[in-house]
Amino acid sequence: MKPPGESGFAFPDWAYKPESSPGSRQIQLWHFILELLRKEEYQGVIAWQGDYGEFVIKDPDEVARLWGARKCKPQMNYDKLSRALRYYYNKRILHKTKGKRFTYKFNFNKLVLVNYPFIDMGSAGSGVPQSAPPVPTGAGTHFRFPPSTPSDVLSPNEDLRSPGVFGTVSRRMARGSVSDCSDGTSVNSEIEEGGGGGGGEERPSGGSGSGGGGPGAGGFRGILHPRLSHEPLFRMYSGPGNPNHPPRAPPAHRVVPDPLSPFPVSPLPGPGGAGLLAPPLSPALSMTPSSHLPYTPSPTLSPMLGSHFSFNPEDMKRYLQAHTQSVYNYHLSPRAFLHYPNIVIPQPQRPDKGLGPSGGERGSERPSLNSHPSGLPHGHAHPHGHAHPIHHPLHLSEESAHMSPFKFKLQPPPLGRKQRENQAPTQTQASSGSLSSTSGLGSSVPFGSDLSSASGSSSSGSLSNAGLPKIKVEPISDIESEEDVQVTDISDEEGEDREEDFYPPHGREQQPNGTAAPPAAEEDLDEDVFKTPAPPPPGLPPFLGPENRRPPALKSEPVEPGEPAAAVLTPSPAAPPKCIPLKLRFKRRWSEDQRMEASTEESDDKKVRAEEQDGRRGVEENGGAESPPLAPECPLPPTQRRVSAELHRATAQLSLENNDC
DNA sequence: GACGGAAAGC
DNA sequence: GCTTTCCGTC
Repeated sequence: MKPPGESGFAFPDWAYKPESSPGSRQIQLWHFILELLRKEEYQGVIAWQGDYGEFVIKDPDEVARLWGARKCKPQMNYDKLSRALRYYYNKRILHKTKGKRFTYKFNFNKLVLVNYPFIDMGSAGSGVPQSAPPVPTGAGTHFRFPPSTPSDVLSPNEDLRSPGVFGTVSRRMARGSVSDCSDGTSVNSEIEEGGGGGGGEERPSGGSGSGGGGPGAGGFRGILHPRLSHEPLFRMYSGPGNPNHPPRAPPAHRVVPDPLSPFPVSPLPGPGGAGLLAPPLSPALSMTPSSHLPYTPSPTLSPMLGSHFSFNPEDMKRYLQAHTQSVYNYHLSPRAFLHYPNIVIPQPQRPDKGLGPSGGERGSERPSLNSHPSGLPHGHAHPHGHAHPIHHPLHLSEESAHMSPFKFKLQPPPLGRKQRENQAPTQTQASSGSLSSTSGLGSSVPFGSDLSSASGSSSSGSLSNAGLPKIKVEPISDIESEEDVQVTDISDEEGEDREEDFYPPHGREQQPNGTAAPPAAEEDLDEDVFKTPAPPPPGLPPFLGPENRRPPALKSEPVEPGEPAAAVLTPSPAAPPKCIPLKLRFKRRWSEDQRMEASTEESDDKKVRAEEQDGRRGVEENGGAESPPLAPECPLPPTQRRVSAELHRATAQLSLENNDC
């Protein structure tokens, strides 16, 4: 038995809420496992060990017995229990730690991190068992499981941010709502007896001060306790008494109060302080995230993935930087950068040496990135219930000049009509910046504030001013969709190597043959890529308006000729003042395209340039409202494809323009 | 021990 | 839908 405060599992009680288990009114095994894991009295039976989320069943028979008791299955044994656990593999709730007997690993990346990005991993890294899941902090955060698994643990109506929920659940737990056997041997009884049930629940927490929490205090294991600081909270975890989980760093080292940070404390890794922040934060990932990754994979929403991360502003910067640097986030294969050497990748300022794999892999420029120091305003709920730090409006006005566009998806310019280069000047209206015009229209801007800065950033401006190849920059898929992916793929994807789950889909888009294919042209043909940008809301820098972040309605569809696009496309302020009959416009465009087609002998390099130019012009023309949906699946001859794309774009554009008439 | 198919129970 | 039970395989 561990000393008080040594164990503990900072999961919200609703995580164990049996009635929330989808398809089952009884507690699910993984819930039960979590229960055991968070009860220090069962440390001898099952305990966190190893990587994050990894636990070892020290006494399989006992665990099976407990489980059997809970489920009133006296015949339960480890073999059966393990079978049940194995079913979690496909659900990605659990992984098996190969080579370690009775050792499994929770996929908290799926369960928690992805959906709960505001976790002070620094705290976790110091005092918490390495294997223990990260502890969400901050009232404004939400902590939930993906739908496919514990998903329904919390109904959509139950706001995790609401303490009341936890309190309610906690009380339920305390009442022993978990279905139980009546023989008194119920594990539930055992657990609750030691847990919140009889009121003795918090006894182990010792210094956590949870005793004053009342019925609801246990909801978040003290997290929600207003008077509970991080320090004691994390001391709940392993202490000196837990040989398995030595603190990663002395508290004095890790605790760095940052007035600008929503988090009371943050770990500030010294230069090269891998020891402090290095712990692979994804429980589902191996502890050596970077060793085999040439690039920092886009961790969807998890800033922790394979990197040193905390919500310390500095760390956040690095995280964002990683995003920025990630070719995957640009939906570009690494080779794309060879094709677009002039791509300016905004980079956050970093002390000196790169952190993590995402660091210096690419030789792109690194304009300074000055993300908001606070970086993570908590309490700011995403319109859809997500509390995304960088979406905080606070940043909008504050960081205008040096912000960097995070989570941009760089797209190659639309296949273009080079002949329009000459026309561009005449048709192009003054635009505050190509980037802003494009990305400002962007739909979802996960890191909105940063994007806003990006629009006005010198890098973007220089880009357009210098006449460098214009890269269409779009925010990558919105958070929601990413979460959806997280949710949906949880049971669908292959289970061989779970770690690949954390590689963004784009990671698989690399050209297998090593060809330096025009990245986005082939890769980003899905509709996601072509989102109809919305004009920046008045008074707001582009990217900033929440409405710009995720306008599903703005997602542009291929527009049929003559089809009004008003519903899809937002009239651009830059739209030609003069209304030309749609028919005529089409005719003109067609002629242009025909001429263009005639000159297909150009080198790819030249083509790209022309298209970029064209793309810029087009963006300016319609306010970046439309991009030609490039033929995705069926490859056409270059010429044909280009023409087709052009037609598409012209169609959309003309439709849009005509709409104004 | 671990895995996973199959069938059945709840 | 999730788990239990059984079982063959590695």
